[in-house]
Amino acid sequence: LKKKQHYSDHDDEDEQQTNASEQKRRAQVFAKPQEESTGMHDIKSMFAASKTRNVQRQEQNQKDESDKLLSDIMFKLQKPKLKTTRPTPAAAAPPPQPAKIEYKSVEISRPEQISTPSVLPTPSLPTHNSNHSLHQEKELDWGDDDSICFDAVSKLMNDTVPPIKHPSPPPISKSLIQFDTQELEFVTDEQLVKSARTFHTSPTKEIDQNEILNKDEHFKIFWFDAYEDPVAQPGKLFIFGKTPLLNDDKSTSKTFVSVCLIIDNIPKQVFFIPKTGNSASDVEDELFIIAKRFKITNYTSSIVKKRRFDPDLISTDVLNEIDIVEMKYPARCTSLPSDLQGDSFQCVYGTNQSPLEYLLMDKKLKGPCWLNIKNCAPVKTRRSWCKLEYDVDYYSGADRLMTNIEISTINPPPPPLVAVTLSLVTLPNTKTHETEVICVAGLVHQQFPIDSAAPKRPYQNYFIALTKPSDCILPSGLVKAAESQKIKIETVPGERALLMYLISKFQLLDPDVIIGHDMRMFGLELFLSRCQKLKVGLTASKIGRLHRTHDGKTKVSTIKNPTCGRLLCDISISARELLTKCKSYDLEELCKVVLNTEQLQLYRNYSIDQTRDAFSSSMSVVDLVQATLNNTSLILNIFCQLMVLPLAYQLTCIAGNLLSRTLMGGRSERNDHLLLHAFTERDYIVPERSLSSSHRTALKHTQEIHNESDEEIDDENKKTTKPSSTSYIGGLVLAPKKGFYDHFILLLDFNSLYPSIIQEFNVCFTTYMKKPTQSRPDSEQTQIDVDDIIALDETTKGILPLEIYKLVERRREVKKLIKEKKNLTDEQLVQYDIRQKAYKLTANSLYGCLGFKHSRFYCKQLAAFITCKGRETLMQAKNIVERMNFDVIYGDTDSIMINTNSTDYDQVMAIGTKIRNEINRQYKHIEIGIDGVFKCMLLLKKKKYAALIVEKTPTQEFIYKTELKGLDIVRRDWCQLARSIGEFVVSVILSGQSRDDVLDKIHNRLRDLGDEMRTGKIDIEQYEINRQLSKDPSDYSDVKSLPHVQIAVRFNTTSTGRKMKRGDTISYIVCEDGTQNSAMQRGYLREEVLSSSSSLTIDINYYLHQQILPVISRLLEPFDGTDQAYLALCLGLDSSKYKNRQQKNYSSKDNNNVENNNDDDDDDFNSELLFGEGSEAFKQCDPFVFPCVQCQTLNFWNAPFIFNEVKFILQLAFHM
RNA sequence: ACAAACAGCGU
DNA sequence: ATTACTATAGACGCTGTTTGT
Ligand SMILES: [Mg+2]
Ligand SMILES: [Mg+2]
Repeated sequence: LKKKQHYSDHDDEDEQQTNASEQKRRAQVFAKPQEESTGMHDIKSMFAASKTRNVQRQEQNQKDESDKLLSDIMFKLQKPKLKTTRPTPAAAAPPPQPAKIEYKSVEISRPEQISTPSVLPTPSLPTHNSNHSLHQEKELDWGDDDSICFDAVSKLMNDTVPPIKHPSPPPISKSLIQFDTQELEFVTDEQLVKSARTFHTSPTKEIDQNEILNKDEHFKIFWFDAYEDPVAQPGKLFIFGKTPLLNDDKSTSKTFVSVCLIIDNIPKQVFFIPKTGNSASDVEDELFIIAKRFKITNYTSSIVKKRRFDPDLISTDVLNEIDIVEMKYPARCTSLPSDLQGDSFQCVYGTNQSPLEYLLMDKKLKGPCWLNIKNCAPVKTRRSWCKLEYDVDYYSGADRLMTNIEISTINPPPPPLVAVTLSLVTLPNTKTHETEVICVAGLVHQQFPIDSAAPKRPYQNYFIALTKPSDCILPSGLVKAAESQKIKIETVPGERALLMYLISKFQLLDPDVIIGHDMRMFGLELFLSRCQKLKVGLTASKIGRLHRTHDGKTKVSTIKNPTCGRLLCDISISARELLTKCKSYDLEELCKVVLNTEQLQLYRNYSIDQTRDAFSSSMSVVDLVQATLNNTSLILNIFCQLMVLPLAYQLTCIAGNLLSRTLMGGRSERNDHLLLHAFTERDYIVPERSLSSSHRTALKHTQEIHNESDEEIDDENKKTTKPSSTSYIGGLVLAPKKGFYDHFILLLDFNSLYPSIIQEFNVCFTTYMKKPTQSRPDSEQTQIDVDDIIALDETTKGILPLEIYKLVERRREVKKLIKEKKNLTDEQLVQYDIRQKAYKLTANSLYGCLGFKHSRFYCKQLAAFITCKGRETLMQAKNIVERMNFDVIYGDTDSIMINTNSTDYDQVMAIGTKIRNEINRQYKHIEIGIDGVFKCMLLLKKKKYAALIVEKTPTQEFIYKTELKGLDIVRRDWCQLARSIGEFVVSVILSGQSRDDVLDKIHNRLRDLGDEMRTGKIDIEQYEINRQLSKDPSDYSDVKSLPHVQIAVRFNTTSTGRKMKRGDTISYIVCEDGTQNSAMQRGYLREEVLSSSSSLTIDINYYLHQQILPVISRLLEPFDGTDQAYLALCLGLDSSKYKNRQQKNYSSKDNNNVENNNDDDDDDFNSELLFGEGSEAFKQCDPFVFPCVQCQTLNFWNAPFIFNEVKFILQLAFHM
C-alpha cells in the first residue's frame, strides 16, 4: 500500500514508469473508495418530475421539441460572451416549473482558468486541489446540473415514479473540475426557448454567427462512425462525430460535443463496359433508354478511362485502360440490377455500392479524421440524439464538381472521447423465469484518447443504480450502509426505472465509447429486450445516437447496430482477436491472463443464487455493489491493458473501413477496404460486393473455358452445412527427425514469409494470369498446381506488392522512431508500438484474405501461388543448408531447424549467420533470420516439440527459456493436472541431467501423484477439461461422445439467465455418477460437482488412464528405459492392459527403424515431394500423364501423390 | 483397419 | 408462393479422442 501511495502521489510529470507500476496504479481501483468521489447521484430528482402520462405521439413531439431546444442552445453556448448560468442551491429541490428557478451567473471553467495537471502542485488527490473556491462551486454545479437535466429528461418519460429524498451533494472530485463539460446542461428553459426562436427565424444567419463555423465558413467534425439504411432512407448517410465548441485557437483544450451529419444526395456511381465493337458514346446513347426503363430521372454520364481486373485471372485484355461510361444517379431511384446487359455494353459495375462506400472511396477517407463541412443546415426534425445535427448535401453545386465534405487539410489531434464502462447484474424472475436487470454500474471518463494509451486513472466518476429483484424488497438502510463504505448508490423502484436511469445517464453523458464485457452478445441484447418488454419505447434508442422505435413483436436482435454513433467495445470480442491462446474469454480468465494478481483479487463472481441471497441484508447488498463496481473497473482495466481502442483506431486508419466494424472483429472486411482504396485510387473498377455471374461471363467471353467459379457458385447455392474442406495446398512441413537433442539447435525463420513472397514475385491481380489452355507440359510448370505466367514486365509493380511495400516501409519507419529517438514520451512510445503492430497485422492478413471465399478480392489462384512459392522457398533453403553439410531436423512453413552438433554458442551463431547470408543472397525481399538457438530440444512430432532457448545477454551471460509448441501441455482440452505433470516431465527432460536421473525423477513423481489423486489431495480445478462450442449447442447432430455439448444443452434447459452459446468454453469434470455410462456421458460442471446435493466424485481412473498416462507416455516416447506399461505401473494402474499395446508399438517401431526415424511416416512425401526437388526416390518412375477432359491438354504429374491430393489432380484434369 | 464426428494446436 | 428472417464470415497442415463398422 505504501508503494501504491507513493505512485499516486507522483506528479503527472513523472510519466517515466514501467508497465508494472502502471498496473499497480490501476490496481487501486476501488481499494480506496474514499478517494473516488462520485458525481452523478441525482437521478432521484429525475423521478420527482411531473406525473403526467403522455400518449406516445405527444411524447414524441415533446421529445423532438426539447431536443431541438437543446441543440439550439448549443449555438448560444458557443458564443464566448454568453455567460452560462447555473441554479442556486435552492433549485436543487425539484422545481414544479423550471421557469421559477432563480439563476445566477457564473463563469464557466475554461481550461485556461484551470491548471493542467502537469502544472498543478498536487493534482493526484481530489481533496488536495489548489483551487478551493472553484472546487466548491463545482460541487454545487454537479448536483444541480443533474436535476435540471433530469427534469428535461423526465418530460420525455411516460413513467411515473414517486419522489425520493434528494441526496446530499457528493464529495468533489478532481476530475470534475478538470473536465467539466456539463455546462451544456445547466441552461434555463427560457434560454432554450429564446435561442430556438432566434434560430428558427433566420437559420442561416444564426449559423454564420455560430462559433463552430470558422471564418471561411467551414464546420469541423471529427467523424468516427456512420450509419445508413438502404431500405428506409436510401442515399442518406448519417455521419457521427464530435466538433469543438470553442473556436478559440489560443485555448489549449476545447470542449467537444457530439454531432450528427446527415448527408443527402450521395450519388450512385455505376460503370458501363462497352461491348467490343461499340464505342463509349454508343453506351451513352443507350443510357437514355436504360434510365427511362428504370425511372431514373436525373442522371449524368461521362466517358472515363478505367482499368478493370479479373479476379479469376483469366483475361488479360482487361489490364489496359479502356473507355468506360460512368453514370451517376440519385440513390433514391431504384438501383440498377447488377446483371443488367444492354445492346452496346456487356455489363455494369458498381450497382451494389453503398453510399457509405462511395463516400469513403470518393473522399479517400481512411479511418476517423477531421472533416470540413460546408453549407450545412440545422435539421428541422431531429433524428439523432446528438447535441448537434445538420443536414448537408453531398455536392455543393448543381454542377456536381465540388462537394461539401472534404478531409481537413490541417490535422489537429483527435478530440477526447467520453467513455462509459458498463456492467449489468441480472437475476431471473422467480415467476416468469425471464432474466431481469437489477443493477447497472458505470465508470465514466470524459477525456478518453482514441489514439493513445488510456489515462492513468481510466475513470473519473462512477454511477451505480440498483433495484429490487422481482419478489423481494431492498433491505432498509441500504443507502446509509453504502455510504459508510463510501459508495454512493441509487435505488430505483423497478427494472423499468433502472433502464430509464441508464438511459438518462446516456442522455447526460452522451458517451462516444461504450466498454463492456460480453456486451454485444449478451448485455446489449438483454438491455434491448428488456426495454422492449417494458415498453420503454423511443428513448431506449439512446443507447445509440439515432432515433429508433422498435415494435414489440420482432426479435430485438434484428436491430441493426443499435449503438450506432457510439463505439461499442466488447472486450470479449477484442480478446478473442488479440489473445489467441486463452483458456476461455470470460471475465475471470481474462483478468488472470491480462492483469496482475493484485487486480485479480478484486474479481468476484456472483452466481445466480449468491446474487439472490445478497438481498437478505443491506451489508451483503453493499458487497454485491462493491463487487459489481470492481468487476466494472476490471473490465475497463483489461480494455486499457489490451489497448483495444488505439489498436482498432490504427487498424482502421490503415484499412479505411469503419472503426465500429473493426471493433466487431474479423479481418476480411478490413482487408477488403484496404484493397478497395488501393484499387480505386489507381483507377481500377473494384469487384462487386456480391458476385454476379454476368461480370464473370463478360470477362470469360474472351476465352472459351470453364473455370471453378461455376462450381463455387453451386457451392453457395447448396448451402451445405458441412464445413468446406481446404481448397488449395498450404505450407510445407518437413518430416521431423524425432528424438531428444542435447546439442545446440539453430532455428532459422523467414520474416513474414507470405508478405515477402508477394513482393518478391510481384504477386497481384494485375501481374499474373492463368496459363493459356494450350500449355506445354513443361516439367516445372506442371509441378506448380496453379499455372500462371507473368503478364506484365517486372518493372511494373503490382498493387498488392505496392500496398505491402507501403505497410512494411511505414512499419520500418515507426520502428526506427521507436529505436532511435530517445526524446519520446512514454505515451508516444506506446502509440508507435501500437501503430507498428497494426501495420504488421494488416500486412500479414492480406494473404489469408486472398484465399477467403467470401472476400471481395477472393483469388484462390493467387493464394495458392503464394503458398506454392512458400514451399519452394523452404525447400530451397533446406537444400542450401544440406549442401553446406548441415543437418536439417525439422521445418514448418517458414522455418528450418538445424542440428549443429555443437555446444559453443558463438560458434553456432557464426554458423547461423553464414547460412542466413547464403539463403538471403538469392532474394530481394524475402529474408531469413536467426530466430533463436536451442540448448536442447525434444522433438516429438510435426508441430510438437519442447526446447530450451538460450540467449546471450550483452553482459555475456546466458539466459534460458523454455519453449513449448503444440504439446498436450499447451492445449486447453487436457486437464490442468495432466498439463502440469507434463510440464514437470518436460522440465526434467530439458534439465540436462542423465537419462537415468530423469527417468527416476519422473517415475517417482508419478508414484506420488497416483497416491495424491486417490487420497483426494488434488484441487478440483485441476481436473477441469476445457472445450469450446463451435456451434450452438442444439446444432450438434450426435451428442453422445461430446461431453461439452451435453453439458451445454443441460445447462441451457436447466438454468435461466445467460445461455451457453457458440464460442463459449465449457469447463467440465469427468465424474463417477453411479451410472454405467461411458466417460463421455459423465461430464459435469464444477458447480454441479461442488453443489452439496450431488454425490458426484471425480473419476480418478479416467483421469489416470485417459488424461495423465497418454500425455506422459507421448512425452517419453523417444526415451528407452521406460514405456507406457511401466508408467502405468508407477501411477498404480493395471499395466497388463498396456503390455499388448506396447508390443505392437515395438514391432511397428522396429519395422520403421526407431533410431534413424527419417521416413517412418508414409504421408511425409506429400506436397514436399510433389513440388520440390527432393523426388530423387522416384527418378526412375514414369510421370503420370492424363489429358484434360475439356481440351485434351496433356498434364504431366512427375511426382508421387497421395489420396488427399487427388482433388488437385482432378482440378488439372477437368481444368477446374 | 477404415470411416465419421469432435477437439485446437501449429505456421 | 411470397415474404421475412437467419447467421457468419483470413488460409491451410497436423495430431488427438470417441464412436461405429
Ligand atoms: Mg516467420
Ligand atoms: Mg515461423
